[in-house]
Formats: sequence, C-alpha cells, structure tokens
Amino acid sequence: MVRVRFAPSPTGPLHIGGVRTALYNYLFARQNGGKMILRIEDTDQTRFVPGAEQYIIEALDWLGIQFDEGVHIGGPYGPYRQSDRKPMYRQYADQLIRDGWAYYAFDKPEALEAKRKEYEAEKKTFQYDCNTRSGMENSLSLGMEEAQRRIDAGEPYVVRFKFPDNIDITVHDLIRGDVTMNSRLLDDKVLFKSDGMPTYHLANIVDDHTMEITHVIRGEEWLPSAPLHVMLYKAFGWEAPQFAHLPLLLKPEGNGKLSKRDGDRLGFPVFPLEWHDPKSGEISSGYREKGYLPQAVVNMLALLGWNPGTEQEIMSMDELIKLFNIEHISKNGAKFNLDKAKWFNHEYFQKLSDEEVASYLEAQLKEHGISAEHGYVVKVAGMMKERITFPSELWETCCYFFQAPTEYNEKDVAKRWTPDMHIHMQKVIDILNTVPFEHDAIHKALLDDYIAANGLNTGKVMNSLRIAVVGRTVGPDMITLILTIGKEETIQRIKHAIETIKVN
RNA sequence: GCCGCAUUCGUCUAGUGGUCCAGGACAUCUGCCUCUCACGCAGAAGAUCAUCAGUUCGACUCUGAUAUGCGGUACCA
Repeated sequence: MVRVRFAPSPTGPLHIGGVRTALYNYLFARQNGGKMILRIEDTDQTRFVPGAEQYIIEALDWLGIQFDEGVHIGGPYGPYRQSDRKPMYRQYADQLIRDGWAYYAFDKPEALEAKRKEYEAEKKTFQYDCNTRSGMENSLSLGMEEAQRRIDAGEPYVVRFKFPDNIDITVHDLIRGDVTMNSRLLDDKVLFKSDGMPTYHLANIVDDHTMEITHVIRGEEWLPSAPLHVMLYKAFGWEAPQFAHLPLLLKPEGNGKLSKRDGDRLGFPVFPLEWHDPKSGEISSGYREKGYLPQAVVNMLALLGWNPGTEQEIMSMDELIKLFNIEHISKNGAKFNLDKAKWFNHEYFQKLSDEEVASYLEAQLKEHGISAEHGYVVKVAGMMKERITFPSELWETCCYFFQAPTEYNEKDVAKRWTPDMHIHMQKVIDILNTVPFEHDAIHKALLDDYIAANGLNTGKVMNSLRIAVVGRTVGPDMITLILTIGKEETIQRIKHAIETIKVN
C-alpha cells in the first residue's frame, strides 16, 4: 500500500512550489491506489503563524487535492500535528542515545556562535562533527555520569546525532539516482531541542515510520540532509521509504527561487489563495482571487517539472492521475512562466458552460448596480467568453451589452468617423426602422443596398456604427450585436452618437 | 569556503548511442478569416544540445574536468 504525505510547516501561506509538491504526492498516491496524508510540521514554536494551517487546508481543497488522513480529518495514524505528537519523540531520542547513535550536548547557543566566529576569522567553517565534538561540552567529552548530573541539575541540553566517521552514505533518489556523501562532511545535527521538541530531522523520520509512509516526495532543498535521514533509519533499524527530491520552482527572470517579492514585482501570485498576514497586515495576492481556475492552476503546475511523455498539454486531474509518473519528472529547476499560466486559464475558461460564465458576469453586474434578465446574460456570456482569460475581464469586455457607451474612443473616432457620418448613421436608423429585425434582412439592407450600392467605405461606416453602439471598435459581429442589444436601444445609441460626436 | 544537484529554442520541455543538421507547447512575427477586436486556422523565425577533453565505427544521449546557476551548510522547516 502506497502511503505518501504532504508535510508543510505552518509558518505562513503555502508557496506555489509547495502546492506543486502536494500535487505530485497526490497524483502519485491516487495513481497507485494509495493514501495521501496531511501532516503539520510545527516543531518550531517560534515560527508559528496563526491561520497558516487553515490556509493550507483551504488552498489544497480549492485545488481539488484531497487527503485520506490528516490534521483536518483525522485517521488511524494520528495525531497528525507534530506538536500534538510531542510526547512520543522523547523515547526515540533516548533510544538513539542508548544505542550509541546520539549524545547529549550542553553547549550554549552563544558558545556555538562564538565558535563559528572564531573559525570564520580563519576563513574556516565550524562544524559540530566527529572532529570537533570532543572539544565541546557533551556526554561524549564529559562522560555520561557528568552529563546525567547536569541534566538532573536542570541544565538545558540538546540531543545530537553521532555521525560515524568517514563512511559513504548513499541515498537512492527516484529522480536523480544514487547520491553519495561522506559522513566527514556532515555535521552532528541536533535531533532534540532544549525546549523539548524534536527538530524536523528526528520528527520526520519518526513520523514517516510510524505513519508507514512508503514514499517521501519533497523539495530538492532536502537533498543535502537526506543522508542524515537514511542514517537515522539505519540507526533505528527501520526500513527507509523511497525518496524523490523535486526540482525547485524558479523565478521568471534571472535565477533563484521563486519568492513573494517576484510575484509582487511581476504581477502574478505566488500563493494559491490571497493571504492576509496577521502580523504586518500585508496582503499577498492569490491565484483564486486573481481569477485563475483551480483546474488551470493544477494543470499548469503539473507540467512545470513533469510531462506525460506525449505532446498532450491539457489534462484534467483524472487524466493527470492516470498519466503521472516519477520517471518523467525533470531534474532541473523550472522557471515560472506567466504567459503560459494565462494560456492555461484561457483554455479552461473556454470549457466553462455559458451558465457558469454568466454567473461570474452577473456578480459583476450587481457590483455595477445593473440588473439584467438571466437569459440575456447567458447569451452574452456565451457570445463573449472566447475572448476572456480571467472572469475579472468580463465586465470590461461586455459592459456595452448592458449600458450605452459613456464616451467614444478618440482614436477610433479620428480613424473612422468622417464629417458626413451623421448622415449615414441616420440612414442606419431608417433601415432599422423599416426592415424586419433579423440578421439577413438587416445585412442586405445595410451592407448591400446602402453601403455597397452607394459606393461607401464599408469599414468606415460599419466601424462608425460600432463606435456609436459600443464606444470603440471592438466586439462581435456588428449585426449580431444590434440584434442582441435590441432595436430601440441601438437606435437610441446611434442618435446619441450623432448628437455627441463632433469632427471637423 | 566546503558539500550536493543541475545545464537542449526567450520560457516549459521531448529525446535513454545511429531513425535528430533535434520534435511539441507558450510567447514573438507573417498570412488567412473579417466591418473592428478577439477566437480560430495556416506558416515563419528561434537551440553550434554550457565549454573542453575522452570512450565509441558513431554522442544531445556514456566518462572526466571546467564554467555557470541553484540548493544546503541553524536548538528553521
């Protein structure tokens, strides 16, 4: 049984890169008929941000990434929040000490800081490891009895992993193959903090093991500490899960990790949902609020670092689940591309029914204090949706179906509206008043019998008519437009234009 | 500094030794459609496969160096 977990720490809004990690975990779990677990890694109490956990849950829910077990829904392997699991880590740290895989360390943070400075002055880097630990204050240098005495006296301490000297540790990564590192280069990581909480390194191994996680799919930033993790499994005598380290999501220009700053600067969200920072009050935009459709975000994210091996680009969640495979995850970081994101959204927007588009439009009409008949709104929505990428553009591109233009685009007027145009526009009114109000009749009377027969410039007349009705030279087929808006309204708009537009 | 990972069109990528003087998508440009703007359709341009060595009859594909980028180097995750 495949069991995977998404394990964010609730230190703020979920980054879009984190969303992708969750997505890949989800696709992998579903494809293999396995379980998807949400675990909250809140071992650093100083970095806790209220609302972050709820945000993570809501964001993934919006995207359709569902969990089988987790903080929000429970499950047989709970609790799923590390702070709630606090009592169980202690024994594992003790076990490692007992078996000689770890030791107590009493060095004060200031002492460690001083040590680092000292080394830095000599252009070296201090590392708490097999070479230096004998010179530090720990149960190895002090002796177990002295260590116990200090602990009994209430002196704060941490538990550090005791890396064996000079051994090669190989991590088998499903994406990168074997990655080998020598223990000489690795430091004796703190496993258990003086505040009684484990660090990520201890907690994630204990939790993954006790939750029977089979595959750890996480960001590349964990690759350097993966050898520690496999050593920990070895120290506990547990079988390690399979690892897959995902490439990073890079910023659109230049290099480097995608950050909140880039989003603000380049005008695209880096968070799935809008986030209101509880401390600073700062608001960061989200995909949802910007009008991205969840399926579009999922599809775009899936393809940022993975491909199905075919040329298919548009895939529903169900298709992604079928097609996903770890072998096709690319090794290198991917730059986020705003244009492609928009393209995906446009594609998915077109899949929306006219009714769905209409409901977006109706909400905007309401904001502008306009009420319109539902059937009419649906008709407009169906006619206009192909030119829309984001729902927010709806009002802007459709407003002339609901209200007469309040101004006429100067450039368009200058280009099309000649001084004699009021005569032709009056003629249009006459035609509308005399011929049957349907497409073919109007087309013939206007285009053939008037414009063509009189040798007029079709572009000028038709576009002037468009200026009169719409305000500028955009929009669908002119006669369809007139038919949609209605005879009286059209005539009124033309009259208003004749009175208002003055050219020399 | 040290360690690790990566490196194919502007971007995301296909490519697992000959079928690749490298295919697709987005973006760009041109044309068609047309009363306009979009959509759509057709086409164009765009990559000395980071560089240099090596292995091989043959390398984008294997090996090694170099360069560049990124990640890690916390009692953060």
